[in-house]
Amino acid sequence: MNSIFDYDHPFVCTDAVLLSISTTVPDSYRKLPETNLRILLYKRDSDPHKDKWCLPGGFLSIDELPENSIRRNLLLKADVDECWLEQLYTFCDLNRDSRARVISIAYLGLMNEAASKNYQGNATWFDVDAISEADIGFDHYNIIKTALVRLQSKITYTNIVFNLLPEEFTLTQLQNVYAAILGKKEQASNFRKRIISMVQETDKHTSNKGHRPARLYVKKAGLY
Amino acid sequence: MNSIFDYDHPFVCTDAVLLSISTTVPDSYRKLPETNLRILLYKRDSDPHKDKWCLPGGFLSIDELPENSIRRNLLLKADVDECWLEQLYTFCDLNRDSRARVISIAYLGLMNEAASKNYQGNATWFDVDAISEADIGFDHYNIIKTALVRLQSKITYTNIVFNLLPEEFTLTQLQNVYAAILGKKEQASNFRKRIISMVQETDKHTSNKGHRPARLYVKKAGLY
DNA sequence: CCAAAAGTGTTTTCCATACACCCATGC
DNA sequence: GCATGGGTGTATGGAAAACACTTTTGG
Repeated sequence: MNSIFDYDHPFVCTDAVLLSISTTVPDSYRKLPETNLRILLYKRDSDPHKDKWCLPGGFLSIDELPENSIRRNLLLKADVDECWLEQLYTFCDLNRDSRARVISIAYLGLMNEAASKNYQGNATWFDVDAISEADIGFDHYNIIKTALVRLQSKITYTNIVFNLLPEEFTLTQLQNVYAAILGKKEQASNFRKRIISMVQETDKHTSNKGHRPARLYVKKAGLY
Repeated sequence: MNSIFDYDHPFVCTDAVLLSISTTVPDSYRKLPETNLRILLYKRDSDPHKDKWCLPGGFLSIDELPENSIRRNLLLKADVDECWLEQLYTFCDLNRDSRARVISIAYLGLMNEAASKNYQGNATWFDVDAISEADIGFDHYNIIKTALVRLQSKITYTNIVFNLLPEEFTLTQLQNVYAAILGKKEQASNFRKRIISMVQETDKHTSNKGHRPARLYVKKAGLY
């Protein structure tokens, strides 16, 4: 007897939109580094979409959880061994992949810049403002846009920003991360009042910065 | 040469958490009907989980979009031919289905009570407050809970409530739908002030209700 | 001194909530 | 009359936004 299990069925892959913060060396000893949002992309070395930049990911094994698949691929392809992950959306268009019907369970990932190794392979970090649709393979440009919109909305009602920051950070650093994601900067005094309940102050301060030292904070324990 | 396409890979199915409003006949000519949230469930007629209530859905064909798969199954199993659908989450636990590795792309669906036919098959509407985990097959109870939480948060910042209402409705009807979903009722005067920008008044009113007629409104055009 | 960032305080505007009240209908 | 829902207005408290200002550092 024929069962549904005898028929051809779609392949399943996972893809990660892994984001972190990049800080560029300032042109004056007084200035703080510029804060930008960047994404990890992987250059394909075979067809289809050879030499295009794509999201790290791969096919989902029959006995593997998608999150584990993502972590396995991030470690393999970009030497990333720790990040925060959350399911983003499942992309299912019929012609996503010319080889076969492949649906992709996409994840949004966030990590701290410092944890990002200088991996000498096909994986590179790009400023999200710098990438253009033409250079991106498959429907991954669309996935990236979906992830950025999701991130913009999620940082307004959750704690996930802290996944982009080191353990200890200044309020200006924190505000710059918000600004990099949302594309606009609120007044510092208002930002502080709003955010202060989400952080815990320490006794430490920055130094040697050419301006007044800033107090370091850590994230306050609580729900996401 | 062996390719990834030669290996066994997970099966993919779709499941719909289709919700609508039920109104029960009041015990007094003065009262309005009670407003409850209900869900469409389907009684399985074969193993596994024979005789358990499950979400309508089915396996995703190789050339089919998940949303079309949902609509096809809703029509087939419950004679539902129109509803609003949005992807909810993709459930991937390893032992969701004893027959094989099956991942499920779950959708949240909303429809107007009036469009719900009285289908005489294995599909029935249940009040969401009345269902218990023991009667639900697979991991569908978990999917339902996820859907209800999502709905609660989405009605606070989108327009999706209107998918649960007829074209024309009173503000009290609208408020009762919010109350049924959120589990608590705000003061009517405050609700009106908050909601008024989302609706467009008509010249029509209710009548024969044992109390003052209520103005009918329609949803205002705009973004979801 | 001064550029840059760190940090504080005050005012204004807006919105959610609470409260108090009147109106219209069918029986 | 009266039970029920329809509908309006005002007061209050707190958060967000706008604005103005002082402090601290390294060169």
